[in-house]
Amino acid sequence: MEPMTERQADILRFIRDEIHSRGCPPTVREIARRFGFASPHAVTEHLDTLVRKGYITRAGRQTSRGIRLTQGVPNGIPLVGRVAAGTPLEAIENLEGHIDLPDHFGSGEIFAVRVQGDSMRDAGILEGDCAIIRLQPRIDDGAIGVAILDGAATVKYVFKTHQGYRLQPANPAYQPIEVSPDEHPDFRIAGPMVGLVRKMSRGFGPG
Amino acid sequence: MEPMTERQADILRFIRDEIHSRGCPPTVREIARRFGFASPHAVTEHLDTLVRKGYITRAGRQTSRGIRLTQGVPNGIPLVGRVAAGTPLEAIENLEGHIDLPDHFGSGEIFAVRVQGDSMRDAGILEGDCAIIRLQPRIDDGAIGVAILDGAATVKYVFKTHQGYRLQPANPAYQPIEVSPDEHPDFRIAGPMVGLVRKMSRGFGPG
DNA sequence: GAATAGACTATACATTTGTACAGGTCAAGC
DNA sequence: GCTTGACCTGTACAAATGTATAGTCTATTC
Repeated sequence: MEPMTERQADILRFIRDEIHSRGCPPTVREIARRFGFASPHAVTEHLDTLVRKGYITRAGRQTSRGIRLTQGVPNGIPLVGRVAAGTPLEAIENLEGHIDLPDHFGSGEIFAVRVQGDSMRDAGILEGDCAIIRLQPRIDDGAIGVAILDGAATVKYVFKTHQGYRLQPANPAYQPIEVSPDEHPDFRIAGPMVGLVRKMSRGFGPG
Repeated sequence: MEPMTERQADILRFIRDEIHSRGCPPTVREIARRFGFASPHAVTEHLDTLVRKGYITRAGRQTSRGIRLTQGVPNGIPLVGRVAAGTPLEAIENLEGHIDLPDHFGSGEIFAVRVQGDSMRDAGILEGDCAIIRLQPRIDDGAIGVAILDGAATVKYVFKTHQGYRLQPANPAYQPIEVSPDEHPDFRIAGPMVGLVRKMSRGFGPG
C-alpha cells in the first residue's frame, strides 16, 4: 500500500479514534475543527488522497459520516510481544498487533500478552494464548499476573514475600522464581491477568 | 426499564443491526425509509420515546447519526446455555446473553458455549470459560468440538468410530463417552471449537 | 363519551454536511 | 526559473439531516 504522509496518518488516526470512542466516524467538519482547519476543503483533499491510497472508502456522495476504514479496525487493545527493560510499558519493543476485544474486561488500561511456554499449563493457560492484562501495579496476593523480568513479560502466580516477589508457575516441571529488588532492579508488576483469549487452529489433539 | 412496544422494539433492533453491519447508526430518514414511513417525524417520535424509556440517547441536537445505544451493544455472538434436544441450534433454550467478539474467529456462523465442569481441564479449558464454536457438522477427527447430547452442549475431543462417535475428555478422572446413533438419536455435532474466551475474577489461586 | 397514548401523514425550516471552485504558500525536484 | 505535490484559506451551494407544527386514525382507559 502506498505510504501516507505524516499529516495523512494523523488524520487517519483521528478517524480511527473517533470510530472507537464514539462508535461513528467523524464528519468532514469535525475533522477540520480537530486540526484547526479554517476550511472543510482541506479535509476533503486529505480524504481523497486516503481513498486513492487505499486506506479508507466513502459510503456514497453526500452521505454524512461516510468514511469507512478498509483495514480491519484495530478496535482493541495492543498485543505486546516483548517489553523493553526499565522503561514504562508504553515503550513496547515489538507490538505484535491488536487484538479485537472491546470493553469486556472492565475499565482501565488493558493490553494483551501472548503466552510463551507451558509454565502455566495447569492453570489452563497454554502457549499461544493471549493473556489480557489490566495495567495496574497492585495485585492480589496469589493472583495470576504479568511481571516484567529481564525485558520479557511473564505470566505467573504472583506472591509477595518479605524479600520481594515469588513468581510461581502452574506446572510442576518449572521452579518458582524468587525476585528481589536488589538482583532485579528492572523488575515490575504489569498488572493482574483479567482474561484470556485463545484462537485455535487444527492440531489441538489430546495429550 | 420501562417496556417497549413491538414497534419500538423493531426500530431499536434496526438501529442495532445498522450499527453492527455498517458501523454507524442510521439517520432518521434512513429509519423512515426502512419502515416505509412517509414522514421522518414518525421516527422522531419513536426515538423520543426510546430516549424517555432509557434505551437510547442522542448525541446533541442536530447531530447527524447521533443515536447511541445505552445498553452494551450485543456486538457479538450468542452465548448459549442449554440446547434443546432434537431441535436445530437456533432454537436455544436459554440464551445467556451475548459475548462481544467481532470477527476474530473466521467466518461462518459462530456462537459460544459456557463450559461446565472440568472434564477438559488438561486441554486448558476450565469451568466458566466461553468456548467459541463454528456451527458446522464436519469436524476433524480428534479435534475439540461441541456436541449436543441429551440437550446439553458438551465440549470434548471428538473421534469418529465405526459405531458413531467417541467423546473423549481431557481429564483422566472422566471416562470417554461412546455415542451410537441408536442409543442417542438426538446426538449432533455442533461444530469445532475455534477459540476460547476467559474472563477472570479473583480466586484463581494455585491448585 | 371524553381523555389518553401510540402510530403515522404532510409540510416546513434551520442546521449540518459533503463537495466544488478559485485561489495561496512552501518545499522538493528538474 | 519552472513545475509538481502536499497543504491550506475563503466562499459558496445543493443535498442531507434533525426538528417542529398541525392534523388523522385507532385502540385503550377512565
